[in-house]
Amino acid sequence: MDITSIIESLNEAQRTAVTAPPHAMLVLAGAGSGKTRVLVHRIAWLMRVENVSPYSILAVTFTNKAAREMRGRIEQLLSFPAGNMWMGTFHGLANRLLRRHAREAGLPESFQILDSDDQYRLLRRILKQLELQETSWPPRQIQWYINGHKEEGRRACHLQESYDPAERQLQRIYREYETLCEQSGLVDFAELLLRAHEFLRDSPAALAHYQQRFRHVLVDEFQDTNSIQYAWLNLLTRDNDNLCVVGDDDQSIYGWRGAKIENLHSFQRDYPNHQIIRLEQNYRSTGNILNAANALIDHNDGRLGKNLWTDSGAGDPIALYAAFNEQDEAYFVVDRIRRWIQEGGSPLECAILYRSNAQSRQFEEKLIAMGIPYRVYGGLRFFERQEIKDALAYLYLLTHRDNDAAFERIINTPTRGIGARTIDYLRNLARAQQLTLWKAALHARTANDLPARAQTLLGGFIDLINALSERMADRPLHEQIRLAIENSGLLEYYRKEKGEQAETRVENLEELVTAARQFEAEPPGAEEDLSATPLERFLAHAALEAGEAQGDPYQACVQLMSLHSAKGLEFELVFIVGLEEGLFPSMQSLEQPGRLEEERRLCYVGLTRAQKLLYLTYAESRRLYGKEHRARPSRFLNELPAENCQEVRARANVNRPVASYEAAARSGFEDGSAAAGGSFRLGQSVFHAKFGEGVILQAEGSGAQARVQVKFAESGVKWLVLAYANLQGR
DNA sequence: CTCGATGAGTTTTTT
DNA sequence: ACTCATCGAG
Repeated sequence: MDITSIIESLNEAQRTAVTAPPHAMLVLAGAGSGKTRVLVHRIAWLMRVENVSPYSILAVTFTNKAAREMRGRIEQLLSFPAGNMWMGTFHGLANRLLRRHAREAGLPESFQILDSDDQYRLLRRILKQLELQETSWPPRQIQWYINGHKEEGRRACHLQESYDPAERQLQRIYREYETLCEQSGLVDFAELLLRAHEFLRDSPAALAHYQQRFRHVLVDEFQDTNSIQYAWLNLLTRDNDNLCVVGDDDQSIYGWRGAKIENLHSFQRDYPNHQIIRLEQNYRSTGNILNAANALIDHNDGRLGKNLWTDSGAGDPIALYAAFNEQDEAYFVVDRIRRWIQEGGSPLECAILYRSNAQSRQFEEKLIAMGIPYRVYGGLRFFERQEIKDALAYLYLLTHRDNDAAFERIINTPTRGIGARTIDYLRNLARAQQLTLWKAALHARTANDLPARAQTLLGGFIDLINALSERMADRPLHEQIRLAIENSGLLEYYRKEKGEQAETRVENLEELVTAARQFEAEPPGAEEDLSATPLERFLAHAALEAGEAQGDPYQACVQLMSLHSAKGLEFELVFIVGLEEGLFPSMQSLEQPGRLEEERRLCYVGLTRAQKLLYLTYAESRRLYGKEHRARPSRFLNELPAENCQEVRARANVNRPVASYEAAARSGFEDGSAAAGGSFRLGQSVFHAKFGEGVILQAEGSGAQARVQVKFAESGVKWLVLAYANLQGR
């Protein structure tokens, strides 16, 4: 048995973790310390050396991407497919469990998954039904309320009736929502986890079975687990002490969506025999970057403690740039990227990271102007697009007529003359008689309560769905989908729509057929849920994995993304921008100390993304929500050791610089550095080719519009546009 | 149904 | 400032 390939490339700590005898283990893996590597090699070790069957292993991740990567790397290491290993996201695994035991878990065999947009729509519908104003009951907040409770394991019936009328109302909405989901066979994301937990908790036989089966449970990014996820893991492993978790408390950045950093403490309490292994050697960044990151995170309290180190040398210092405003900041960053590419750097190895997505625009504009290709992460993903969701809604309704969410979405899409009146009538009928919308429609067709025209049209819709359903039977999946988008009129509808967007929509619909074909060819995950039809499996897949944001993997693009999205990634050249109080750390986090620590961890995550070069920038003035704001530099900048940083431009110690980087560069001062004399301040002496010696009195504008007022000794006071005046500093 | 006016909200994201 | 959604008029 060749085990050298499994352990030869590992360092001491990694090897300890990989080869430890099976028992509870906590691997504290710092950024860039080979976390995934340890997980992958650990699994390989279990199989090769401990003779563990892949059947006995459960490996859990947070994203599909991470699950895919792990599976790929294991298969590569062992050179055989790890087909029957349960490996996936919490939600994916919960789905699998519930499909197998739908009945016992109290769900219909063909339950369908609601994504958060579906959930949002459903809640709005309930509000309308309860005649509540969206302004006083914002659906987003209700969504948050419901999911929050579910993530803590609380159903509506568990909530104590409150004396607070607002709270009572929320509970009522929650109850109503549960009823509706139950009726329509719908399961939202939080429900998947909650159901899976309740099912195991309440079915001793099933619990025993899975406890027996999963001799080894491994969890990635453990610091991101929420209460119900931990409870589920604990159910499965508490009797066998067989939970191995990998995580980093310093990279916990999802507290705001329910992640419980406390789970790390719960783990230590619940598995008293656990072993802790720290991975502190970093293979990613230079010494300067790591030192700064360590110093920053040291400002947080109650850490489990960890100090990253590297033996790869100090590297360049971290560069700080104080921009005049957001325009200047963007110009500076993009100009540095231009140089990087010019010197042979790859755009793919270069990332701009920001706290809020709205910040991307400035950079995009400048990148476009410079003709540098870029990619922004974080938009709508494939299965979230309107036209795709429309098509999926047809498929949902075709497989399950009681899916009210789907019914409501497509009853009049494409427009077929079934208006609000008819739909309201159906809703009332459904509510009054405890029917689903589909059943209400069947009633209405014969009841003669509707105007004749509406009745006919409604009948037409029912016939359409039924006929389509028949025609689709026994066809291959991609054929079914093609039939659905064509016969429903959806394709035609988007074809006729004008505008560029419509074109992409048609393309996307066609792409959906391709995606289905691909899904048939190589179904992701094991072929375990044979209970479901291919179409049902495809729908679950679509809900659980929203797909990539945008294609274009062929072009080497500069990467723009939020700091959150950057977690887990690395780049040679990284810019963290907008380091201002109120922006990063964000305004909302300033009040709560816990939130502020999370912001600091987010900054830590950002710093540790950089392999070689790291730039930190902030703007002294920024347009935000239509108003000009002056902000102090982020406190995080002050928390970095001076010896690891270097200001790109020495700044005037009294007066603020009035010239932007952009104007300075254009007017011939190559990088705007003080040494080159490019930083103009109020009161500074300057020289102009025609007007001679002068002193700067005032300044206004920025970027290409930046102007200064200069009092010339000979020619008097003049306003000059910096970009053209070619002023020389003195 | 489509268009333009009006008004509210505006950190971060995966499933 | 800008986006997004809803609402009323044509």
